[in-house]
Amino acid sequence: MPIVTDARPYHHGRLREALVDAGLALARAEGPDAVVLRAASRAAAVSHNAAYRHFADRDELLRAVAERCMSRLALVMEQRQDALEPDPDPAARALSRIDAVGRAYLEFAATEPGWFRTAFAVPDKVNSFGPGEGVGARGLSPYALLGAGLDDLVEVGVLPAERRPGAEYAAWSAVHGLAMLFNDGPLRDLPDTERAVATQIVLDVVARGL
Amino acid sequence: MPIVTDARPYHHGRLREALVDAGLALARAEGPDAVVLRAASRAAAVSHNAAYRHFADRDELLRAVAERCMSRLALVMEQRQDALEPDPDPAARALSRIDAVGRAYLEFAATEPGWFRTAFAVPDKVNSFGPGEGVGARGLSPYALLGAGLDDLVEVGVLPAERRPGAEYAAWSAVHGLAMLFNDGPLRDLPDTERAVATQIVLDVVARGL
DNA sequence: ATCGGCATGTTGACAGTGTCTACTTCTCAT
DNA sequence: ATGAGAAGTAGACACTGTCAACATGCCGAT
Repeated sequence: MPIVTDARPYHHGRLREALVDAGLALARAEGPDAVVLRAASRAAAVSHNAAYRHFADRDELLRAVAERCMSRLALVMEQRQDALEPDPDPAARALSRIDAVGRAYLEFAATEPGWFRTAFAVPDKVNSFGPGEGVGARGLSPYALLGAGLDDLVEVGVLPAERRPGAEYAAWSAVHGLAMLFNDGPLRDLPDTERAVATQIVLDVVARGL
Repeated sequence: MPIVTDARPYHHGRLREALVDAGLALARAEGPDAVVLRAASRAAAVSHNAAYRHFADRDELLRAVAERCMSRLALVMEQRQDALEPDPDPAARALSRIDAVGRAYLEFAATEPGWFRTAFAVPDKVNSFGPGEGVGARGLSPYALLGAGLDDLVEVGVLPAERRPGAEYAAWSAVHGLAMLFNDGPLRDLPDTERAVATQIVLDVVARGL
């Protein structure tokens, strides 16, 4: 019988959550490649193999972390939409809501590059996130939030209904591509002022082209 | 004095090129993470440390491989432009040249996903590619080829001159984003027919919005 | 209440990686 | 011809993911 037992019990209790939290911290600082089983296990004060009781392999942990990153993105989108001052004009309101979606996406990519890259670094085996995964407070994924914004545009008469199908491909691609080019791509060291210009141009072109 | 010497001399002769070639093969099959020093050294039939005589570290090899991948992309763009049947109408010609740029980009991403991902996986330390790097047969980078196409559009009167500055941000972002969403993102398992639809929509929106 | 099954966590091992230091071989300019 | 330096080798270390064998202790059936 041990005299002074270690404070930590043999069984962790909520190791799975602890590992995902640790992975989230690693991803935030260094991106998806830094989500390392042994480092996460160390952070959770647990032996390096304990993770295998909760995840089949490293990819499964990474996927869980990526799903949380996607949720964070959805949350930022929702917050930016909620922060809009109410506009009496429905058309203007719908437009500013769509604008907020795009700007929140780019803001998230800029302020949390590690999380942003991780959100889209889902391992090959897994298609994407299932329903109810990677969602924000309203239960909507970033993709669904964009779709809802586009629906509003139609309802308000800004976007012709015949252009609605597939509109998210254009909007999403443009904003996602810009974020990638800024973060990891050839536009990596564009100065902030030029970034703002590029952002405005991209959003304008999409708005005009939809 | 050895009686029957090994056919391979002690000094490789063009080890640097051999390593980049090996890295290119690895990148093609598995993407940038598969560009591994020891595997490339094995492919070049050389000890695992020989690479350090030609590259400071793994990132420097990866950068050399990425630069070649970017050149391949430029070459595909040039080929698709050259393959266009001549159109008497200058405006139509300029438009089809820009269209070819975008479609070649997406074709490259679809047919050579490993190379495409590697082209944009330049390690953090390095800004991007210097002048004369990542270029095609005409000495133009993908970015420059896009810019030339946009210049043509202005010259021919299709694109208003005041909209020319920054136009590559919009065109590039949209096409790059779509390629990323198809290859690694949530649109990974979109069926081919739907991919074609999405591609057409994205190109249309950009063309209309520019 | 207790006892055993089973989920949970640990230990140790292996192969693979990047990178360091020390060493060997060979080329080429003097 | 020779010796300095470029090019390649050998061995080591720390780190990773993953496997197999083992230890622990919770919880329900008895």
